[in-house]
Amino acid sequence: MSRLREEEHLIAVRKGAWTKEEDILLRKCIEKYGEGKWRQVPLRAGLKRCRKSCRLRWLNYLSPNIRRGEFSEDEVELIIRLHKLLGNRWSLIAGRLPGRTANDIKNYWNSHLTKRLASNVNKSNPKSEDHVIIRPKPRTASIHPNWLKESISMVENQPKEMNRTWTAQKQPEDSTSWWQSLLAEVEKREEESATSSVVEDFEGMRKEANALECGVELDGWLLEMGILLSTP
DNA sequence: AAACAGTACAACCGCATATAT
DNA sequence: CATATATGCGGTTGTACTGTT
Repeated sequence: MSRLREEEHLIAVRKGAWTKEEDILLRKCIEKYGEGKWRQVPLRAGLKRCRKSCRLRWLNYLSPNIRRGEFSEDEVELIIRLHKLLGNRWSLIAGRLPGRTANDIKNYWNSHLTKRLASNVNKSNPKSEDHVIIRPKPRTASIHPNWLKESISMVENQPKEMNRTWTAQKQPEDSTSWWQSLLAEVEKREEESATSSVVEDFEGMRKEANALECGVELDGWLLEMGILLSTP
């Protein structure tokens, strides 16, 4: 048993639904000390909860940034589209929906959209549900993740001319416009061909990448890469 | 009214990754 | 560089609530 687990075991942490009193304590603690340092939060707040529980409660329920209530049609539309692109990367999807948490979106997806989409698929073309999901590798956007270092070194080892081409074509101006253009591109293609899937949209990008012979797995981490490269 | 089934969502758990020592 | 610790994520579970029989 790790030290952390030992500590949590000794304290006899509470589990289950949060009470109003606990919420107040947690809120006061975050207001006083700010977010982060979750390990210290139970102690500071005087809560018999584990750090994870505190963090989750704050991020998914107490944080003032959270918007509650029904998902609008626009939001649902966006979730569906982003899920086509990203798969179950709920935190990334949530990042594009201000005020919505990854947990909310995940729950909404699992309880509403899976059924809805399944029925749509059955009604239309059953094959349309087969799509390749682009999975960015890192779960958190570190400035120097190992997977990126490796990939970058691979790129750097290519002839300079090639690098210049790649960066010129692939590096976005900023994350927002990059996402917007990505969605716009998908939208455009959908309009052009109602039967084409998102897979086809990205096949083009993949071919472009292959044509550049960068030797990197662009299809796997292109999405996150765009965000990382634009991070100051 | 009681029993049961289905649904929605809050919360937990295990794991991967980042960061500190 | 190796190890320990902290953080964040996605999958899954538990349970309160609602509708149906």
